[in-house]
Amino acid sequence: MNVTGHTRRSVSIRDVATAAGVSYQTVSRVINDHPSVKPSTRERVLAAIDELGFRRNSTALALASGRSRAVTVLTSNTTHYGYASVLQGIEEAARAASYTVGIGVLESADEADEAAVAAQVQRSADAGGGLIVIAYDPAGVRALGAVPADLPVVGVVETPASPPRDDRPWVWADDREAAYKATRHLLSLGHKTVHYVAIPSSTRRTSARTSGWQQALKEAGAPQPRPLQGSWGPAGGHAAGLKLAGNPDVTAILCGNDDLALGVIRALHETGRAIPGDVSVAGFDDAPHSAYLTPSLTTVRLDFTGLGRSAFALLHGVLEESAPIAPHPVSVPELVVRESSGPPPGRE
Amino acid sequence: MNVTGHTRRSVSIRDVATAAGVSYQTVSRVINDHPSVKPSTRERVLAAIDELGFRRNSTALALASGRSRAVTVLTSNTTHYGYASVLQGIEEAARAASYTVGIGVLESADEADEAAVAAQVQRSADAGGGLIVIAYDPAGVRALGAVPADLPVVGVVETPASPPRDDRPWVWADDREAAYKATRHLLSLGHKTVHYVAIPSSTRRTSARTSGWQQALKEAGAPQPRPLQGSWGPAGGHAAGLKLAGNPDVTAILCGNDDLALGVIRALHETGRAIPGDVSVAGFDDAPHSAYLTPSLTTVRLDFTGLGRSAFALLHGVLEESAPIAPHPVSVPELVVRESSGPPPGRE
DNA sequence: GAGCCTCATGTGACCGGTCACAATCCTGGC
DNA sequence: GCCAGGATTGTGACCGGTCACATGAGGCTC
Repeated sequence: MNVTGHTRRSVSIRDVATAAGVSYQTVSRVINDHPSVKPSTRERVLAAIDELGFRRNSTALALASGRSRAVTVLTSNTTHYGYASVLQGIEEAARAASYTVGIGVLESADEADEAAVAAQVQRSADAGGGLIVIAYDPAGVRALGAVPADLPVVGVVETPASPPRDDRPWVWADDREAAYKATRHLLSLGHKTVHYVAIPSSTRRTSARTSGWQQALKEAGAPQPRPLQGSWGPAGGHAAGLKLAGNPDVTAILCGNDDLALGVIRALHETGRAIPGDVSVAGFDDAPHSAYLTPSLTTVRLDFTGLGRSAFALLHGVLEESAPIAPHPVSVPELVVRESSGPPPGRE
Repeated sequence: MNVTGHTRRSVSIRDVATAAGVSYQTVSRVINDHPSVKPSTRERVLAAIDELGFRRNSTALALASGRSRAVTVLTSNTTHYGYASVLQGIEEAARAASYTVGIGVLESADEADEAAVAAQVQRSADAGGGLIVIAYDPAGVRALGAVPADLPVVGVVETPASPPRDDRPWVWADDREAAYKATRHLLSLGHKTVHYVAIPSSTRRTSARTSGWQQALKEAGAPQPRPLQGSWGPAGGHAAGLKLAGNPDVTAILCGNDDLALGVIRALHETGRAIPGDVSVAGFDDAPHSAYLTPSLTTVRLDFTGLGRSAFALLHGVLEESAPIAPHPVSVPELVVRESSGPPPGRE
């Protein structure tokens, strides 16, 4: 059509305006669907837009209007299943609302990320963008706390009790209920008690998963062993599994996530314990590969994607008064019983 | 003023200027480290900046200067290990260069993403931002093809032959070599041939992994079975595994990725084949859980994170003439031998 | 002390949109 | 024919930076 040459500068509304023989403001009205534009004029402007290939510059839009239609997700990890799923849910919902999503990874180790967080926060704050912080771990919690009070932010937290500020919205999955269900499942099979290998908690306090597990034990009058501290990955589970394998009384193990369970299972195998013959193992999250392990893993499914969508919806409501802020429906965690759990030895 | 009563508008360089008793341009010079500013003046301005809590507005910066220090990553999936790792590498490098990274997920199914791609592309193009497209699958390849010619973009591709445009930069991992190594490993154990369960190819042509596998077979004079078409996840591997399990001649299976291998192993288990006693299985990628499977998985490790870093470095070079465009060093894939591979039955 | 060059700083326009308000057109009612 | 008043359209300022150029202050040479 027109010379694609190297007219590097993009066409602006003033270019369109002169082409259509109107003022730039009229063009602005057309692209914003303002009611009071004469149909014939609108037609002419649209034709010019089409012909020149005009596309509204979102940077200028953000600067002038103060709204940026952007969300930044702050997270400490993008490769773990839970995190990635939440992110995916956010992206999905954001795309549907034609929002841009940016990610900022938090260096979990040091506290030097203070500056990094500030920079990330700053960037999204520039033009009225929103922020979603995945606060499942200390780094995330710290980041959430570091967000200035006047910034629109939604936290994805482990438990409603954990956010330091009660005036900002959050979403959560019912980890407590999930752990409760899984523990009850194991107890109902006849196990005297259930041991627990924990993921790192987001705070110093007892995590939601831990507390659900404890409650189930308590209600059943079962002994309450001390939870083992694991990590996020299978390596931590493996280490914890080796410790537990030394104790012949251990017949059921609940793990803070599926990767941990994988490591535990591996350790039990190495020490010659049969699953579920000698020891039952249950995981958490229902990662995609868990159904295909041998033995396939009993676990609790959490709707991370839905959680991400809720987080965005909430933020969307905060940013634009149009959509009323719907309360986040906490989806019910679903117990998925597979091969890795069964009755304890001698109770076939 | 505002409902919250706070000074919602952020401090601008003009605010700083009046506070420091200089002109806004002098402030601009200070924040840009321009040499010709009297030390005493600089001092005064910095003090004012500090006192008022000024932070440069990146939106305005982008609009005025045309540079945005932003990268958008287009990908069809964020939960699969390989994709997530590449993304992580990109983010890492981008953060180090203080770039913002945005993500856009491509709806892999329909071709209606034409518009979506255009929107994503548009957004990152607005202010001179760059684009990285992960083109490991048809959706990605299509997106890469849809990027306007004048836009700075780097493709993360399966093989150097696949990008439709030779004038744009790309990075790749040596999948061919990796498949070759894994196949040779299996052959060296004494297997007559190696079957292959493929991941979906990015193009209609033979994928790099497939071709590396074929080459190894050819060089060894081994029969070349037809590759089985899998999917990305364990389900596809399971289906393929069931098919292969029916054939007693199958003693070695190479899988397009570790998830596929997981499914294959599961299927073999279900049909009573021992691993590696009856059948050896090798995967691809070395996902974090592969070392902890039972049996642990022989696989080929690829440096996805490094690939992501390279992609960003390349793009960075294109966007800013400062850093010379270093050619992407193709890292050598590393064979990781674990328990799932061994000599064929009867050749202990 | 004039001439000139460099350093330091200020001024005005601009990036590409939006917003607030003014100006013009058009129509109906009296 | 005249005026009120809504529908259209245009003008100027502004968002918060950058860029190109002008201007004033010293320091050096002659």
